[in-house]
Amino acid sequence: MIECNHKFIFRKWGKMEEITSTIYDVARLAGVSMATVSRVVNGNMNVKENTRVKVLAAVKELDYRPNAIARGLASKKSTTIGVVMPSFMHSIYSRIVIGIDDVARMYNYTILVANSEDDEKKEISVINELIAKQVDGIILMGNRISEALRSQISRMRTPIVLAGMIDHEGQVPTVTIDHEKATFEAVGLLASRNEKVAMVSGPLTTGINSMRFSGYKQALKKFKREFSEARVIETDYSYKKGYALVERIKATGATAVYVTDDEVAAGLLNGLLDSGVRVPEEVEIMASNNTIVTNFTRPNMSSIDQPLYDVGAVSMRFLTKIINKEEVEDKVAILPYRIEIKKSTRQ
Amino acid sequence: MIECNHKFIFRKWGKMEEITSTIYDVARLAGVSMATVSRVVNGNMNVKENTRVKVLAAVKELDYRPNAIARGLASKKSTTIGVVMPSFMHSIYSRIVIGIDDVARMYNYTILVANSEDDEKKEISVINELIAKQVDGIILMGNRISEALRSQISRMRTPIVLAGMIDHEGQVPTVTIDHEKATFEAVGLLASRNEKVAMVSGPLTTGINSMRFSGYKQALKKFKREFSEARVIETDYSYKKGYALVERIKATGATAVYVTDDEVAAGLLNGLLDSGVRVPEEVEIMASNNTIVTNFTRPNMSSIDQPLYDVGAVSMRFLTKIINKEEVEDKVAILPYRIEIKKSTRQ
DNA sequence: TTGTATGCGTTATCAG
DNA sequence: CTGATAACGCATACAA
Repeated sequence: MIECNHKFIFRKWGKMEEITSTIYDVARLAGVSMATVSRVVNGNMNVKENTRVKVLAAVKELDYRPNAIARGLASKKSTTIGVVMPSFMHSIYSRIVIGIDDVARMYNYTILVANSEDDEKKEISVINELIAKQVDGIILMGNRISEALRSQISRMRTPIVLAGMIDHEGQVPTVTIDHEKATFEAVGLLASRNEKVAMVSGPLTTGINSMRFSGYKQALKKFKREFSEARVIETDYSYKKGYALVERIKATGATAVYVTDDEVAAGLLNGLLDSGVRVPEEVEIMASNNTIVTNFTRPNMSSIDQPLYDVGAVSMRFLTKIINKEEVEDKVAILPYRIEIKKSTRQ
Repeated sequence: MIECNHKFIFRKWGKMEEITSTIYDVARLAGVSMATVSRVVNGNMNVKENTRVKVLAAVKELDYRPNAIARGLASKKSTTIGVVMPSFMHSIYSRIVIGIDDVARMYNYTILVANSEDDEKKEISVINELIAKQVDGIILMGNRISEALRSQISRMRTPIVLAGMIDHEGQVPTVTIDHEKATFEAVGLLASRNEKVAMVSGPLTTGINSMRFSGYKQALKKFKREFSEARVIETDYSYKKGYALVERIKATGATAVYVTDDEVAAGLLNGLLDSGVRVPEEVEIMASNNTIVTNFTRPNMSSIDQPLYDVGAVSMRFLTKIINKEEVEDKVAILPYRIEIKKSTRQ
């Protein structure tokens, strides 16, 4: 490339092309060294006001923007953090991401969002991609943490925080709510006035759902309600799956249902209504995330309310502390929850 | 750093620390030059099978992963593309992102998602951040393209594609549907059997909504229905805003409403129901995006159906072509739409 | 307060 | 087919 003291040059095919200017261009125009430019750009105090002004003028003149890639290579920091979501379409995760993003911006990080598609293999591969991109940290969302993943995490030098997820081993920094207790309370409400309470959930054996399952069983026990496998239904998370569950629920004789996902709950509720079952008079429904979906249905749905935004925000703050090697009291942050009673439950 | 031929070294404080290995480490272990390692890693064909095997073994042994940052600096490509969303919480955009992401992966790109919060200033600033991160291209979602943005775009060397958005000037590559025609058709359905058809929309003066407004007026004209400003209501996009609109709609005497946002439509529908208005018997409602929200309400909502996934996928494909300087026939891709009739309209 | 020189981990361009 | 060696754009230790 031909030397020039401005960012426009003529290439041989005669077309004027804009060349992005580098720190050298700025230095030359300002009549200082690149080191000085670097200092000014990075807010280093040890620069005479006079030269700072000169440099800033040159920066503006050339419309100079530091190349984050080069900066990353030199500083060994990318100022980006990776976020792994199981799905782009579930508002529960979207809400967490907003919390993450807000705090990330405060600390001058950019977030790199990856979709694990709720698949363990994919999850590991996207994490590896994020690491290849040299993210300074990772926030992971989902339901469960597989063995393969845990062993990978333990070997990683990149710090990781789990948001809204449970690590049964307590090895990995985590921000979440006490799902077991929340479910215990929510199901308790139902069990207090219903003989038979069903539970509709994703895979029961892992992560959050196993905590919920435990809370569910404890609540039944407290109110001396019979536990029956038949009233525990595993399903995928989708409105349609919930809608299709009506007959199975009816068959169990349950007069109340706790559902771990709002969209599934919405599907179930609409399915019940469409088949002539009155909610909450004949069947009560309790959802788990109090997303906006719970307001779309008629009647709108009572739900556990998780502070999703805060889960994201706290996770990100947590991560910054780990990255900066600050002291952290506790590996696990448990946030408060509440139960919001609306119209799909009786009082 | 001390020279060593394995990735573990003892630091002075005596703690074993894992050092990420570089292309040099691999080269040394495999007994070749780094250039050869680079060739192997990048699938260059000009390598003897024998040495390829040696290198691959070393790569595995050291768990070597190329540093994408360094690669980016050297190659002047980041293999990441920036995606700007007006909101993380609107499923319409999430759906587009999935389309983008899928195609991006096919072409080995990672996406860097940024939230413009539907704010013009923020939008420009996040675009600048993306450029600083050296994204190879940008996909922009939203409703309107401001003058400031267009002038910025025209100066950018980073290619940009608009997804689901209108550029009235036709300067910027765009993938979308014919919102004017779609609205014309959808409103036509309502106007054919209703004297007074209202329209609920976001800001009318810009972008997509102005196209829709035009379609709305044309449909009224076609069926010789009176146009009245009073029946055109501008509002923010949210369920609550929609819900709060009931009295205003009633006041207009409209017996059918076209709504440009599904959540607003859901709010309006529920608001009408709660106030004793029967849908669709007394008021018909037509939504615009056929997101899953339209299925949550009872009755579920008729809607224009946009191929959102495809909008994202085509946008990304489009972008790859521009990045690779392939020939593109047309700057604007108009995808097909359809009207899905459900239960919030009569017949 | 400022400048010089080196390195960050790759890719790419040459020779050989 | 393979190996030096020079960029890439910046941060930073060290010198001045």
